[in-house]
Amino acid sequence: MPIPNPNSDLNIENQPRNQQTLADFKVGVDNVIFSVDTMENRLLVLLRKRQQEPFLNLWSLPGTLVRQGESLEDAAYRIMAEKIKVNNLYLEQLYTFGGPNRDPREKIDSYGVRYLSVSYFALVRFDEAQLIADKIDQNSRVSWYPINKIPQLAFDHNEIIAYGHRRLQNKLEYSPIAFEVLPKTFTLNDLYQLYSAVLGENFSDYSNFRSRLLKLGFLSDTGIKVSRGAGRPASLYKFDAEAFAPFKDKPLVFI
Amino acid sequence: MPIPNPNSDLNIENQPRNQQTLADFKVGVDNVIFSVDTMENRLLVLLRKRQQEPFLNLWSLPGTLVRQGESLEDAAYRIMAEKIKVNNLYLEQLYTFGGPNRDPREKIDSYGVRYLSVSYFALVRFDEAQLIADKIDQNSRVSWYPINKIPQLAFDHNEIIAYGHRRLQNKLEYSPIAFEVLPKTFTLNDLYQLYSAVLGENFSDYSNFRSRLLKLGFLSDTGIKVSRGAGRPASLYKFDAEAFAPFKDKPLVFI
DNA sequence: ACAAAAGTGTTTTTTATACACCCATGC
DNA sequence: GCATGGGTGTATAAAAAACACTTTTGT
Repeated sequence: MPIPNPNSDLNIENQPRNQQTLADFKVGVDNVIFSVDTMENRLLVLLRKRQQEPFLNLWSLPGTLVRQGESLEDAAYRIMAEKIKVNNLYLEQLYTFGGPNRDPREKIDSYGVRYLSVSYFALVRFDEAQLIADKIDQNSRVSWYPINKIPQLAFDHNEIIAYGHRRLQNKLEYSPIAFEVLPKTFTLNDLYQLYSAVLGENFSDYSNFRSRLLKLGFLSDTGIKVSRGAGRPASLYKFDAEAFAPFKDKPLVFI
Repeated sequence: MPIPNPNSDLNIENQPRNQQTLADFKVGVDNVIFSVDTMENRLLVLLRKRQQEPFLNLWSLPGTLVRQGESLEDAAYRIMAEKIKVNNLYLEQLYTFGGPNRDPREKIDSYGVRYLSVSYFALVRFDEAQLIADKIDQNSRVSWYPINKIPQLAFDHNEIIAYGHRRLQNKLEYSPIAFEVLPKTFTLNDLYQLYSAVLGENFSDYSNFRSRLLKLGFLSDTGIKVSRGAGRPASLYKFDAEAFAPFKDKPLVFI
């Protein structure tokens, strides 16, 4: 039964004559979880195969419904914890999709409950993430898909991913989210790979990318060298949060 | 972090292993409605004085609860229609605020209903908007406030405005929303006033602003001159949507 | 005539882009 | 020694910022 509505007085102030029934909602959270496979140089999205109706056996974004006492962000983190275990991640709210009839359950449910989806996007380190995903993934209900090979998904999840991808690209350009997802120390080439996987091949020349970033002064050379196969060993750098502070809130500081 | 939860019999969904009670939501929409008073050169926000508890008599964002069969965007437009009548406006979803206990009604209500607020930001033309707002505004329940003189508001509405302001500034820099809110024809100074009211005094020199915009080629001179007091009469320009088309989706095209 | 607002042009500085070249290592 | 990836520098083009100057109006 629809819960009797104690707050109908809310809209009477400007609409005395027109007393409409408020909608009752269940709120879902769906995560667009991105990762970059630096070996293959690909941007990946984590998908889950649905085990229930509607859209049984279709791939979808990992999601959940919000529980009592749980904030939206809590729910988003819970999804993360259930699918993959990572030490570092970046998480941010994306958009709220909430038209009536976007969820087929609205039709078959008896009480006219609406389903609203608040989407979040996350960026995680691939090396860490993959291991744990594989463990859960024994019957292949969870899997990484390259961004350009996403199949037809349940609900409006293809749209949500497209939207998340654009947001990720923008974020990467003007905030230091890459460093939340790279190891503590990394080579400038690691960083460059990450950027070009997300932004596309032709976003910048490596040497220009290099000098621009170093000139900003918040990457410090640890002096430690690391050799990966042939070629000259690379310096390991680390992100200096203090040196970055002055750039905070200044849009488009780098790249 | 999920709060342990006594009445877990209310469940609807299929959550096989971990049977937690889902939260029931009412969904509100709150609008941050911006306008620019070009005479005074000020950025304004439309506020409403609350006529009911909680926060009786405090100022707040105009908002409403979502009705059955109504999309979030519909609700946002309904708020607009109820408060001010405008011909042109720009409207876009901002952010969804949904922690438990952000709304005091959650504590006093019997059924544990949660309140979630999806905020939208709007930009409207001041000349049109003011007239209609004044009509509704007979007992001053609705009023424009300069962005730097916003009082203490109900709920978390001060935060929402701050967030909306940043978004408006960004939007203005890389998309042509100004033209949705200016008259069909306008002087370059009108445009400049709008930009400097939103972005702050020192965003750009007028003459540089001018040449940058004209060079982009989507503003066409109608040839009509308009004189406003002393000084040389200004040309009326109009926005040429076709000429703008190639810039679509290219981020940060101007300013 | 002169103040006020519109509009043009020029100079300087900064940033982006392209690309040539040297360096240190594995094989 | 030479291929491979790391790292530096330079030359050119483009964009941003500062500001001087001209034009056309009202008073």
